[in-house]
Amino acid sequence: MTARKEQKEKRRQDILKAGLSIFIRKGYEATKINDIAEKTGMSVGLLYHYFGSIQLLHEELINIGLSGRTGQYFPQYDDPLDYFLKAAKHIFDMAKADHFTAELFVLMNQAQRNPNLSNSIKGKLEQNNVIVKSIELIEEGQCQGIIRKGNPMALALSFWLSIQAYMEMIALNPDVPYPEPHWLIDLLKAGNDQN
Amino acid sequence: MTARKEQKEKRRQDILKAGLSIFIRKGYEATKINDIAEKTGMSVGLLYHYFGSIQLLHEELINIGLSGRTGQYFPQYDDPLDYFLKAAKHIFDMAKADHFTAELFVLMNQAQRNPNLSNSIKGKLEQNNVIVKSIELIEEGQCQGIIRKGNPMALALSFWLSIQAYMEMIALNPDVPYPEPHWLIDLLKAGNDQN
DNA sequence: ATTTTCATTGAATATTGTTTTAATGATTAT
DNA sequence: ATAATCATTAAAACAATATTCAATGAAAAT
Repeated sequence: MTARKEQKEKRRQDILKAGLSIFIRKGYEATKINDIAEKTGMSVGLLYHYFGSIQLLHEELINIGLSGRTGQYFPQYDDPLDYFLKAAKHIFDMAKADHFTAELFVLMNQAQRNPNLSNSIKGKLEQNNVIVKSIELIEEGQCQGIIRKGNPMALALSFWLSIQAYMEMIALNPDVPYPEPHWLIDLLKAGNDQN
Repeated sequence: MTARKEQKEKRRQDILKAGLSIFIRKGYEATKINDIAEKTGMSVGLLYHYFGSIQLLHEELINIGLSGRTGQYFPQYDDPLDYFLKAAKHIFDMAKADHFTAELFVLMNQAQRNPNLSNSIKGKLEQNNVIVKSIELIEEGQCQGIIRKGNPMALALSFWLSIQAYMEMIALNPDVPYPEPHWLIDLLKAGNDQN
């Protein structure tokens, strides 16, 4: 009863995987339907049978990302600095364990910079924006004296852009060595300052 | 005698500026000739009069980048750590002073990740790759005990990807606050380690 | 066993993008 | 003042991509 349904589900997954891989490499706007057809070995028509359009395939991936663990690095933490350490660890660990999720993480970041997505998607991405959310945590850490002085937005960007850039490198190039999460924390930590 | 030549040179510059701005926002492959025509207010035909094709316009920009100051952050330095500090300062200072060059910096980094460029361009970009060049400097700093222990490649990537990602943010979004260069140096510095 | 469903394809069509071209008129050179 | 040059445009030709469609056959339902 399910030989067909299984096949169908497998193809869906194959298309999603191939699409994700190409989207993060070429960028959404530069991805051709034919790239995906070649990568999956399917005909172009079949792709349209499964997903109505490239845009819908892309949105489906973003929705998977939004619903999955990618967006949720909100562990228990002792103090603001500990939050950033645990978040970094969590993200790199998940990249090691699951390459698909690593790629999804990159897709989400790229999507955030893409101005012409559907409004509903843009709104949802906005809500999940870790950088904005981190700013007050940075300020809190500065009050406690455990996070260095400086513009909180600039500190949040320094930390998260580092993570995102390194994750992009890893997603595109899985054999690259990983950084130690605590290196990145030293970006934020108070006590090394010369001024 | 020069009314026309001046106009011509100005248009060339306008096209280069507009092209650069769009390339770094959309990515080279996703940039349409029409995007550039709209941004400059010129007809599409005129663009072809100045540059033979989109590819040639792109290559021209990369060549400007290769010949300009963008690639040359090789100041005098006291020790490896000092090199990275001066390089970071240099890059952010030049971004503050000259937005075009900041955008060019981003274009060069994006180009390095683009697999289908002409071979001559790829070769030149390869030679200018700071990350590869930094690795031995990192190792030297590790011997001296001023750079933290750890995989030198991973350290070089942590530093340079942070710079590049932040520069991309600045180029796309000029009103964002700048980081302090010494924050990024703490990624590399020995002496904060807990292990 | 027959009918229905539906995954799959390749080709047709529609859309979008690139490049070339011929015509125009304003500047420059004579 | 006349001729030559050449920046400029709009439209034509060409090329690549996206999307739809009708036909096929193999699995599923009856």
